[in-house]
Amino acid sequence: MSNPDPSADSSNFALGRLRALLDDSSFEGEERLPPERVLATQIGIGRRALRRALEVLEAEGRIWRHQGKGTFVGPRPAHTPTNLEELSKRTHPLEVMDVRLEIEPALARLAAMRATNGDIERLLRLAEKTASSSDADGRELWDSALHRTIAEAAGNSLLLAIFDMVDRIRQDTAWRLLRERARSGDRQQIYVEQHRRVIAAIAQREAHAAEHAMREHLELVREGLLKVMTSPLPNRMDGQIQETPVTANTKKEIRHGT
Amino acid sequence: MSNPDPSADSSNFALGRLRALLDDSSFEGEERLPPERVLATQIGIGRRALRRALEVLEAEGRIWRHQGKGTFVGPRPAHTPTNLEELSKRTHPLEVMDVRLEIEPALARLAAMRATNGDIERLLRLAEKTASSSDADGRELWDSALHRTIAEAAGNSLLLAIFDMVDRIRQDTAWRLLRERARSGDRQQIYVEQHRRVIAAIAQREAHAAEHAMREHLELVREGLLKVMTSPLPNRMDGQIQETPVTANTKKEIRHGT
DNA sequence: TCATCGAACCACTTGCAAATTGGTTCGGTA
DNA sequence: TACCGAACCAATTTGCAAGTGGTTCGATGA
Repeated sequence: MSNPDPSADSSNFALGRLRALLDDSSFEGEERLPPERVLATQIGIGRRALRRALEVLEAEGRIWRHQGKGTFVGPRPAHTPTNLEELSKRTHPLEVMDVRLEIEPALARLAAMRATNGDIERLLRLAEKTASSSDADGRELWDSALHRTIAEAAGNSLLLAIFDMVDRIRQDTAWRLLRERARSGDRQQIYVEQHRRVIAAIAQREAHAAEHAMREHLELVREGLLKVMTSPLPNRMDGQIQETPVTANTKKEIRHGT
Repeated sequence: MSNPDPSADSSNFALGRLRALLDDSSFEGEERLPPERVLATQIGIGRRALRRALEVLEAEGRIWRHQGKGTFVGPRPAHTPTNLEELSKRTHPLEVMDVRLEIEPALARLAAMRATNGDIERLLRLAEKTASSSDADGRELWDSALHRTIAEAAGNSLLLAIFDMVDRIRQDTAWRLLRERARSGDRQQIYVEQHRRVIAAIAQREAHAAEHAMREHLELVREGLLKVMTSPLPNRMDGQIQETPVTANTKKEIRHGT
């Protein structure tokens, strides 16, 4: 499995040396390898040669490295990104929409069941504001506030936290252009009407209708996003988005159970 | 609303001084007030007197303070807890179950549609392990791994991140006792059978069946949790949990457009 | 000509100490 | 009794140094 071409090793004996080290019990329990500079002098080769060998081992999945941290034996840990920047970098806009399609209809249903009268008043006021707002930025703000208020009205703090997390990713700068184009033109009127329907259903405590209306709304938003993304203009963005996830993944593969 | 007893202000003129400062345009755009020590000397009073005045203003909601950060004008920001500790502290176990009931059936459905053959193999292996495990800790581990593998198989990194977030809160130490009691006894066999059904549906690409089976499973888990929580023993936990959730919601208010 | 090396620099991460800030206690003073 | 000043505590932020992998460059030598 590991070495179909032994000549590769013989030409570069650092690799063989390292394989021996890894197989050796000396690094059995050790997770972390010495720094490259140290390891290089220990083996008696240059750092560059050592790094070439390490690249092979990393590609094989026997070690993993991270700038600033070190080199470690074993498969790369699962690494669920916990900070938002990383998450938004490696999350595709469509993924976000899929998640919204799972979460927000449920939020609307819960809101219909548990919203307070104060919540409903706020929703009604927000709906007016959203409709009357003229510029794109204004719409964006009011729209965001509206969806968040529904999330609050659902009365589950954990779901609210999840909504906020998704929303912060959605608002990430990388997709601002996309969103702008997605909500351009006559769609805006439809969105307003759909919002109205969702809020009316919540106000009348019709849980199922609220869920359905919200899903319908988000499906339209998703469709608009899809249309914009496949259109010719924003190629630059396409590249930007589909490039970034690769950087860390040239070697990649999720390394969970394997 | 603010000042039913004017003598309070006259006896402590720092309060009036501060009110003037806040109403003054000098702090119109300013969020942050000077440090207490500076502000005290500026006004010409002692720090303790200043702090009493600040306490009043904070109670009125005109300012908010945070140790190590400073004193700020305006209502305390919404504060969606972003770190896990805080979230688990103020999240009720039933809230977590409600969220799982929203998320995981969707994950199961997506997994049925998008799981790779490798995913399915892993699931089948995990199901065996879960069934064969005898002690409670072992079951807990395998169960967790099983649910996470399903989440991975769904193929949406953002949903996976959300699942991980919820799962970490679920695993928080505070509820370990509860969970242990909840999965005691004969329920365990039913859980195993339900897991088997979910996995079978995923393996046969029956999205709807997978979603339904997962929901059924989680509803039973929820019921078990409910039964345990209403039983007499863990009263101490009840108090601890039901205190917290109020704090964040007393003022709420979104800070987007306004 | 090519591979290798050593050195220097860049980018990221960690850890720690200092500074800043609100929170609290204490004794002195009018 | 009320206030003040000082000192200390605790939480947070900031800045810096060290250590690490990632990269580039010129020198060396086969």
